[in-house]
Amino acid sequence: MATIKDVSARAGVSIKTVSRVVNNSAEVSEATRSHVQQIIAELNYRPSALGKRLVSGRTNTVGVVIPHTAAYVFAHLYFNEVLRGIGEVLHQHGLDLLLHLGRSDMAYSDLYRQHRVDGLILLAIPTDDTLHRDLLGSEIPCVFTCRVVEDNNPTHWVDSDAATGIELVVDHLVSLGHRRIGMLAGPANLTLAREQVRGFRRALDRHELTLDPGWVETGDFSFDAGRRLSKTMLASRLRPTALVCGDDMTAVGAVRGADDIGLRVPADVSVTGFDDVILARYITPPLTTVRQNGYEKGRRAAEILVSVVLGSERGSPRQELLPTELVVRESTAAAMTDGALPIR
Amino acid sequence: MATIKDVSARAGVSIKTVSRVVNNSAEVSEATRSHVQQIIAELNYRPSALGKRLVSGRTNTVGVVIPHTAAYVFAHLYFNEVLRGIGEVLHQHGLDLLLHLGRSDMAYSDLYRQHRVDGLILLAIPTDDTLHRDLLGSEIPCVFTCRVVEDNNPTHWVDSDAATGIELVVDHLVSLGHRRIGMLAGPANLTLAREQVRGFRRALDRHELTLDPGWVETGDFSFDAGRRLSKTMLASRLRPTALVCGDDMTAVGAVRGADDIGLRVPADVSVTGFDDVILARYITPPLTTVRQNGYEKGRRAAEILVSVVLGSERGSPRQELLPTELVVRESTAAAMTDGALPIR
DNA sequence: CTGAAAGCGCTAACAT
DNA sequence: ATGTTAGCGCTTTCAG
Repeated sequence: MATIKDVSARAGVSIKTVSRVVNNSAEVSEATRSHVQQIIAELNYRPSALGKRLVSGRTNTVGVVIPHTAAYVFAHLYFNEVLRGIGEVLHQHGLDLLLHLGRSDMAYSDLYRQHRVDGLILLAIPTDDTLHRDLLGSEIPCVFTCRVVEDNNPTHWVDSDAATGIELVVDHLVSLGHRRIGMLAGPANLTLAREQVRGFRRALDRHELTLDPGWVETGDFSFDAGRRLSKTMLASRLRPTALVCGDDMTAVGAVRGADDIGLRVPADVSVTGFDDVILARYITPPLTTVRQNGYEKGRRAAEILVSVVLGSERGSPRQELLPTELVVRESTAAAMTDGALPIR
Repeated sequence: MATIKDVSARAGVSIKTVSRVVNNSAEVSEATRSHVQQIIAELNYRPSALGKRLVSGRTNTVGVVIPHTAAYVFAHLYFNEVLRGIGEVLHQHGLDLLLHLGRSDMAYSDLYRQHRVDGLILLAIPTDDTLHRDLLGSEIPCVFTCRVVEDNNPTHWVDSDAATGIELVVDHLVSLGHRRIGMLAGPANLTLAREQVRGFRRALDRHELTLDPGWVETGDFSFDAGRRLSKTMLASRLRPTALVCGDDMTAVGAVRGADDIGLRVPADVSVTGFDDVILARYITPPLTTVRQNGYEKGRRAAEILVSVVLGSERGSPRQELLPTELVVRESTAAAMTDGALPIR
């Protein structure tokens, strides 16, 4: 493939002049410019990004890290949305998107140190992940789309207000007359899941409801976990009349689990999800859930990173909590009166 | 950040020696090696990919092109699967994955000519897309996960055998007694959709069934299209007793459309999908559909590209047609006898 | 307006 | 076993 040298030789001008033409520098005569442009067209020359990157020290590439098994990423349609938001913003700014899926033993910071990216956006980092640690104190531009530790990370982050979202759901259930509410939570090593439980407890406190110790169970954000946990939780004599789930897949599983033991949703038990993935709208019954705007989350994260990378902005970390929204569909209904419940 | 020079200066050895240590070259004394390694650790040095790439002329990066609107990619969970397969294989070979989403005015070949990638994997290219054209004749390593033209592309491709998949569905419906079968097809500028229609007509011919001209309608692979088209198609007096849809979202929409006009699935009309996305299993009724293995498609495409890029293999294009599989769930049932149908 | 030379970080070829 | 030199493709001084 043609290089800048080939063009300069053929055009009978210096390398620098070709460079000037390519970069639309003003200081070239019109005659030279059009001549060089013609040679460029003839040779089908394209400036190599490699040389440019070496000189500038910038890769024009942003790394997106999703350190989870393929199955996990696949099951969580929410990543789709976030990626879409990120992709749009990076594209606007002419930046490439390097996708780093799955786990390996390489610290994420190495992507930067090896000059493969100018900065990082990190998705769904578990609290016990070790590969992100040296990012926290460093000067490496990075934005988390989650909080990795409960007490404030010293980094930029954009996160959904999951705690408040769960509070909205509990308020909704209480307004329907539910007093005994259980939770099928997500893995304890995700702050998302911890935040959800925090919101759950806070809302119960606010309504002065007691929480049976067996009514918060931990799963792994999957259909199977939802199905299994709902069956055990609903099997007890004085069972919850509503199940709050940490994500939509868990909720779909919980609906099935209820069905397995002969309980109908929402007539016998209400079930709620979290995320509002596309699935939530189309299953039976359509899911009452909390919508977190993954697309917007991706956009904001990318915008922050771009401003850091391109503007080399310093200053205190930008930290944004995005609102969540209750979406009421048909998986929730008024609680049965206590009289209708099985007698203890 | 530390460069190879800093290390060599501090260690009191030549640049080349550091290079040898970094690359585990054998011809270094054990003493020097461990000394240099210690300096590397002290300086937290990482070899820059930029220098390496410039020298080797290889970027160690593969571009994945999905030239569709965000909404489209988002609605088609199938892309998720393909990406996962691609990601796994590239990761195995130490290659980076550059995601090129959405459309722009840049020919995809420029990603290669600008030395941003060593090769390309292209997903869901419409037949009227112009940006991929110069790839077809060129020496640029690329693998399509679709056939861009019906008569054979002169490129590597991996595709699902959609025509046969649709034939399986029709066979299934015919075995249930259906004689009047309609199709809600996808956009005509996707070979996938064309292949599906081809399989559909072939199967009808095989069973000596006639096709009413109004019984093949074209949509855009969406819930809304499925809902709208099914309503019009099912409104006619002598309506089809089964609808074959080009993708699962269309099928979900078709179920809703049937419901809109008071027809139950599968009692009054059978509906089938295509893809077997995660949604298909969980909606009501669970969808009879054709499973195409997106994950495997991604893996195969990446494996072919890797063998071309790393082995610079020549020879005739590798072209693989992956089998599709009928998945029978609950959206199909025996056809009503003609007597039960509305009288013309 | 145009060009020559230096150098970005690294490796390959050729010494020593 | 180790070092020297040249050069990958480009931009950036600094001169003409």
